[in-house]
Amino acid sequence: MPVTIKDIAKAAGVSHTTVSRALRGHSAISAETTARIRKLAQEMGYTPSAVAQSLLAQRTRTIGLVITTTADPFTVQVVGGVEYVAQTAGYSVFLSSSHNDPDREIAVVETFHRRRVDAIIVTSSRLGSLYKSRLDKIQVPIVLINNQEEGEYLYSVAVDDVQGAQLGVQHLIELGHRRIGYVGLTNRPKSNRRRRQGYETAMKNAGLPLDPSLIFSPIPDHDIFERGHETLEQILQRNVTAVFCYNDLTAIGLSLACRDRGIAVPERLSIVGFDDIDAAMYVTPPLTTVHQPRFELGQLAMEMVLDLLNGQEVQDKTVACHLEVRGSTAPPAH
Amino acid sequence: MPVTIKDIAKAAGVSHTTVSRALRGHSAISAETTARIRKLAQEMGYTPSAVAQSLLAQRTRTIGLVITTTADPFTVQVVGGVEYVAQTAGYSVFLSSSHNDPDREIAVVETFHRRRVDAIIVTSSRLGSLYKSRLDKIQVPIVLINNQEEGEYLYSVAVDDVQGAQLGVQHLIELGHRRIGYVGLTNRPKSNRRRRQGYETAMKNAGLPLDPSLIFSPIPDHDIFERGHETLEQILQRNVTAVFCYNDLTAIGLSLACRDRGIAVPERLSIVGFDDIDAAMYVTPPLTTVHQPRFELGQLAMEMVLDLLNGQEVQDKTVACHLEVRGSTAPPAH
DNA sequence: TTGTACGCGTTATCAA
DNA sequence: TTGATAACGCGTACAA
Repeated sequence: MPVTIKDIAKAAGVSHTTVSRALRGHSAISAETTARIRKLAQEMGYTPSAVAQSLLAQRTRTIGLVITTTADPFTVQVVGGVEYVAQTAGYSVFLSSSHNDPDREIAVVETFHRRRVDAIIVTSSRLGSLYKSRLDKIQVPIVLINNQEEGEYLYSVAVDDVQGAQLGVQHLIELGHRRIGYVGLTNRPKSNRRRRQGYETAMKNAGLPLDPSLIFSPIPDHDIFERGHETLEQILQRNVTAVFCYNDLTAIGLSLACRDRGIAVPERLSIVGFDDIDAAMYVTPPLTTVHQPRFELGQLAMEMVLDLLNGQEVQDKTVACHLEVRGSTAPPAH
Repeated sequence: MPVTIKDIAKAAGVSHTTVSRALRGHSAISAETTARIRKLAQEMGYTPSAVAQSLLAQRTRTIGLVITTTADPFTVQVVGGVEYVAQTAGYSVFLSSSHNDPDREIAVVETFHRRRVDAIIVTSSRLGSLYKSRLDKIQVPIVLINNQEEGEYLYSVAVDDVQGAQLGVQHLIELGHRRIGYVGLTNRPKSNRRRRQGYETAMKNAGLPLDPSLIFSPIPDHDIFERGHETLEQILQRNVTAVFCYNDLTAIGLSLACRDRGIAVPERLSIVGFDDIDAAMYVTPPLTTVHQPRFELGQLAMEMVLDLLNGQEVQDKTVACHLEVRGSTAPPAH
C-alpha cells in the first residue's frame, strides 16, 4: 500500500488536513511545519493518489484515444502528436484499438466512459455517426480525426483533402501534362469526393477540360495488385500521361502493375499518391505524393480538447498538406 | 455530471446499497426489484465509475506503458501486443513517451505511479538500472522489454539475440560462405555481445575458424552512411564474402555504401541484418534479416504482468526470432 | 495557524 | 429482502 497523507500526519503528529495544505503550499501553514512535513513526505516516498483526487475533483485529467490498429502507420504518428501535447499539459492518455470492428469501438468508448476520461479522440472511425446517438450518455467532448461527421458535441480535425489533391494535380500540370486521370476509391466516399474535387478544381484552374472518361474507380474488393492491373488497362486505352491517385496504396499498386507490364514510370506514366506512407519513400521509383501532417493532426486534436475543457469555443479545423516530389513524376514523354 | 447509483436509488425509491446489489446481480435482491432497477439504470444511462471502484478496491486495472517514441517502428508493434492482451483481460493502458530522455522517463514513471497503475511495462529503456533504486517507492511490478537489468521486482521479456544471430549466420554458412564477418555496434554493449556470441556459436558449430580480424566495429557517432563506407573499406581488405550485421540500419548503411562503390549485393557480398524493420523490405535489394517478433514481445510482457498480478511466480522470458530470407544473400561468387 | 467534519461514488459489513 | 454506516484518499468549508 502506498503512503497516504494520513500516514504522514501520524508521523508528524498533525492532522491530515495540515499535511495536505503543507504539500500544496497553502499560505496559512507555518513555514516551519511546511518544511518539516515536506521533508517527511519526501523521506516516506509519498506520491498523491490521482485516483482520490479525480474522485473529488470530478475530473481525471485523462483522455481516451481510440485508434484502429497500431499496424496502421497513419495512426501511429497521430498518437505521437496527441501524446506529446497531452503530456505537456499534464494529461495522461488511455490508448485502445478498435481493430476496425464497430462492436469493439463501442466497447472501447464505453470503457473510456467508465474510466471517466475528460475527453475522447477518435482516429479514422468508420462510424462517426454512431457517436451522435450515444453522446447524451457520454457527457464528454469527442474529437474526431479525419472523419467529418456533423452533429452536436462532435468536433473534428481533418486534413484538407481538396487542397492536397489540388497540390498534387497542379504539380502534374506544371510538369506539362494535359491528359491527367483520377484514380478513386469508392469505399471511402467522403474523402474520395473531396480529393476528386481538388483534382477537378486544379484542372479547371489550368483551363483543362474535365473528361469523365478519365475518372477511374477500381473495384475495392480486389487487392491492390489486381486493382492496379485493371486500372492500368483502362488508363492505357485513354491515352493518359499522368494520374493522381486517391492514396499511396492505390498508387503503388498501379506502379507495380506498370513494372509488370513494362510501362516506364515516370517516363511513360507519371503517378502521384496521397498520404505519404512509409513505403512511398522505399518503392522504386520513390513515389511523389501528398504528405499528410499526421503528427500535427494529433497535436491539433489534443489542443482542441484542451480548449474545450477550458470552456472555450472551438471550431472544426483542417490542416494543409504539402507535396513530396520524388521519382514517380516527370514531364510527359513527347 | 454522470448518473450515480444514488440518482438511481432516488428514482427507484430504494437505498443506493440496493441499487449497487441489483446491478451486480446479488442473490439477496428480489428478482422484481432487480429487474426494475436495471431497467431504470439502462434508461438513465448509468455507467459505474471506475474511479470510485479503483479507490475502494485499491486496484485500478490499469497499466502504464513507457515507450521511447512513436516514431520508432519497433515500439509501435510492441504497443499493439500489449494493448491487445490488456484489452482482452479488462485492463486499460496508459501510453507515454520518454523520447529517450532520462528525465522524461522518470517523470513518466512518476505520473504512472500517481495514477496508481497496477503495473508498468517499459520498452527499450536505456536506464533500466534506474528502476532498482526507485522500486521501494513504486510498489508495483515493472516488466522491461528488451532490456535485461537484474534486480528484485524487475522482470524482463526479451528477444533471443543469441538464437537470432545464430540463425542469420547459419543461413550464410548453408549458402556456402566461409569467411563471414560480424559488424557490431559498440553503444549497445549487451545485445551486441549476445549477437556476436550467436555469430561465434554458429561459426564454431560449422567448424569454421574464429578470426578476430573479421569483427568490425563502426564508430557509433557517425551516421549510417559514413559507417557503411568505413566498414566497407575494412571488409574489402579482409576478403570477406558475407557479413552479419548487428541490426538492419547498419546493414542498410553498408548496402548503400556497396551501391556507391559498385560492389554487387549479393553477388560480391551477402548481407544479413537483424530486427526486420519496415525499410528492410523496401530497400534494393530487399534485406535478408532476422525478424524480431515485436507484437509477441508485447503480448508476453502483458501476460507476464497478468501473472504477476495474480500472484503467480514468473521467470524472465526470451522469444525466438525467425529468418526472413530476401534478396541480399546468395551463394558466394567463385 | 491548525483541526474537525463532510463529500466525491462505490462496495462490504452488519443490523433490521 | 433491504437499509444504514463505514471506508478508500483527498481537498475544503467552517470552527477553534
